[in-house]
Amino acid sequence: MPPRSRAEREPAEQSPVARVCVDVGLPHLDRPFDYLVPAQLDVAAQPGVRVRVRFAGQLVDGYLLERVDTSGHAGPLAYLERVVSAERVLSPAVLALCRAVAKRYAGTLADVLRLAVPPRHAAAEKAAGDVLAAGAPAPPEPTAWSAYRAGDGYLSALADGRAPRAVWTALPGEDWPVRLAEAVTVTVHSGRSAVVALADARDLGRLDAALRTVLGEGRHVALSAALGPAERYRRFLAAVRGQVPVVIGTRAAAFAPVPDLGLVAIWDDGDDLYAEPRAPYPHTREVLLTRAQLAGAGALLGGYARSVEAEQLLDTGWARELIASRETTRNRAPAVSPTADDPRDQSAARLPSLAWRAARDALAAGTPVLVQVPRRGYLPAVACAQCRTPARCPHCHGPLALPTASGTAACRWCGRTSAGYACPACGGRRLRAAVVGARRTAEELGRAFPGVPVRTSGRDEVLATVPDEATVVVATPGAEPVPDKGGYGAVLLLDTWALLTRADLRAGEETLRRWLAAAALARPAGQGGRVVVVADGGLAPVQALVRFDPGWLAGRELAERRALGFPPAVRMASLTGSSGAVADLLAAARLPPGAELLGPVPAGGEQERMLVRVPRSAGNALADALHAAAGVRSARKAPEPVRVQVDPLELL
DNA sequence: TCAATCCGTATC
DNA sequence: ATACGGATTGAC
Repeated sequence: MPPRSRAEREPAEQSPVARVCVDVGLPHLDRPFDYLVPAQLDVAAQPGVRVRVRFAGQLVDGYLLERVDTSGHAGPLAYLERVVSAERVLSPAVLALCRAVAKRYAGTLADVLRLAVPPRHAAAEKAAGDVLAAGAPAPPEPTAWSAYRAGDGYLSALADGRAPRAVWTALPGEDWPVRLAEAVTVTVHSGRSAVVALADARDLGRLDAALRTVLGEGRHVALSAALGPAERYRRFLAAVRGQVPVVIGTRAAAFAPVPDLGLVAIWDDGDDLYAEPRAPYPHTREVLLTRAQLAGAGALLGGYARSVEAEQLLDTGWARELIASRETTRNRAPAVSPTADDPRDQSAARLPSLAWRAARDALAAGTPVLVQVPRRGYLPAVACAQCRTPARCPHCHGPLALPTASGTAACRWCGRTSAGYACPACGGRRLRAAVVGARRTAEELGRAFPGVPVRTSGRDEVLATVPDEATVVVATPGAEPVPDKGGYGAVLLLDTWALLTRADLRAGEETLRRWLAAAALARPAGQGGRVVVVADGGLAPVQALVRFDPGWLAGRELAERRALGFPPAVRMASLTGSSGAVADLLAAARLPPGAELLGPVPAGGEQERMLVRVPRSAGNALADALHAAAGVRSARKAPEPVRVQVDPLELL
C-alpha cells in the first residue's frame, strides 16, 4: 500500500531508520545508505527484503540490511519508497557471506548480491510454496565410507553435530553421488542443513537422484541457471522459507540460504566452470570455504583428482585427508599403461597398437570401451602432420587456422596466409587439424571395429549412461557416459599432447583431472579393466595416473607454485584495461608493503594486463587497496574501466 | 549586477 | 547516472 502523499508520511515508531544497500555498481557507493521507514511500511520493512528507494534523484532497487534507531547521517533522510515484497530473501548469514566474498575479491556488496539472490518472479512468489515436508527419512545405514581411512570418523563427526573439514580423494569406480548423499543425510539427521556445489547439470542430476534415494523425497532442491526464472525463484524461495534443509546446485547455489548450516560440499573443485564469469569473479570453492568458516560448518572437497588449492588446505592443516589405503586403491583401480605417440606404430584408426589391442580385448569380453579425445579446436589449431609441432605464423608467431579449400593456412592473429608453410622442426610441408574431432574419430573407429556400435558424447549431445556390452563410446572430457554397471573394459586417452602442451599454469593438474574422470569409470584391473594413455610415461601427470595418486601431483604442483610465486601460494590480482586506465588505478592504490608488479602484457585489442603479487597474509590488504582505488576512480568518473580479478584462473 | 553555464561533488 | 551548489563568464 503506497502512501498517498509525501506530506502524510511519518516515521515508524520503533527503529525508524532502515540501512539499505542500493543496487548501483559504483565502487565508491559501496556502503549502506540510511532511509526513514514510513509508518505504513513498518511491518513489511524487515531486514532482508527488497526495497525501492529514491537515490540521487532516481528510483533504484536495494536490499534492506537492518533496522536501527538512529542514523549517523548528518543531513535529512529520505523515506523508503516501497517494499517490493515482504519476502526476506537475504538472510543475515548470507549477507555476512556476501560481505566477506566482496571483501576477498575487491568487489562491491551489490555485485555479490546480484550473484547470490536470483531475480524476483512475482508469480512464483504468490503461488504459495507447497514443497512437501516429507516425514523423517530412513536412518542412515552403514556405508561404503569405511573404505577410506578416516571415512567413518568423518561421518560420525557430522552426525554428532561437529564441523569436520576434509579433502576427499574418491576411489576409482566410486559411486560419489551416493557417498555425498550419505554425508548430507547424516548432517540433516544432526538437525542441520547442507549445501552442495556441482560443476554442471549432469553431475547435478546424479546427486539429485542419489538424494531422492538416500535422503528421501522432498528434502532438497536443486538450483541451476538452466531452470527458467520462475522455477529457479520458486526453489530458491523453498530454501529461504526453510522448507528444505538441503540445497544442491551449480555456482550460484553456494550462496543459497539454508538455516543452521552443518556442511558445505563441492565435487570436482578443479572444474573451471566454478569460476564465476561476472564481477567480482568469485570461485565457488572459495565461497563455500568462507561460508564454512563463518558458519562453523563442516566442509568436504571431493573428487577423483585433487586441485592445488585443495592440497594447500591439507598443507596448512585447515582440512584433513580422506583417502583410501594404497592397497584398496590398487584393488579398485584399472591397469594403466602409457604408450608412445609414434606415427610409425599405428594400427587401424590412428590407434597405437597397444591401445587397439586393449580395445579389441575389452570388446571381445563384451564390455564397453571409452575413448577420450580433446575437444576440437581446443588449442593449437593446426600442427605439422609429420611431427605434430604446432604450426605458427612465420611473421608474428600467432596460431594458424585450418587450411582452406585452396590449401593455404591463415594466421589467426595477423591474417597473413602462408602458402608455402614448412615445419621449423622437421621441414614437413603437410598440416593437419591438431585435434581430430570426436565425430571423425568415431567414424575411424567404426571402420576399425566392424560390427561394434560406436557412439559419441560431446558438449552438444551428452550421453548419460552406456550399457554393459560391447560398445565404443567416443567422448570429449566432461561428457563421458557413466556405465550402467560394471565399468568400461578399456579406456583410451588419445591426442593427449593437446592437453599437455597447453600454455597454462594448470595444464598438468587439468590434464590429470580429465584423465582421472575417464579412468575412474573403468573396471578394476582384477576384472580386466585397462587404461591406455597415449603419452610419454616419464611425464608427471602420466605417473600420477599410473599410480592413481592425484595427491602426489598436487603436492608437486603446489611446491612449484611456491617456487614460482603463483596462487594459491601467494595472492594475486590482475588488472585489465587500457594502459592509461591501469596505470591510473595503480597510482591511486595504496598497495600493501612488498607488493610486486608484473607486466604489462598485451591482453587483446587495446587492452593490457598488470599483475600484482603479495604474500597470502597481505591478501585482504591488497583487495582493500584495489577496491578503494577503484572507488577513487569511479568517484572521479574515470571514463575507462579496469577489470580487477583476484586470483584469476587463467594466469598464463 | 544578474543570469546562464560550467565544473565538481554527493548521492541517505 | 543525476541533481545540486558554487564558481565563472558574459551582457546589461
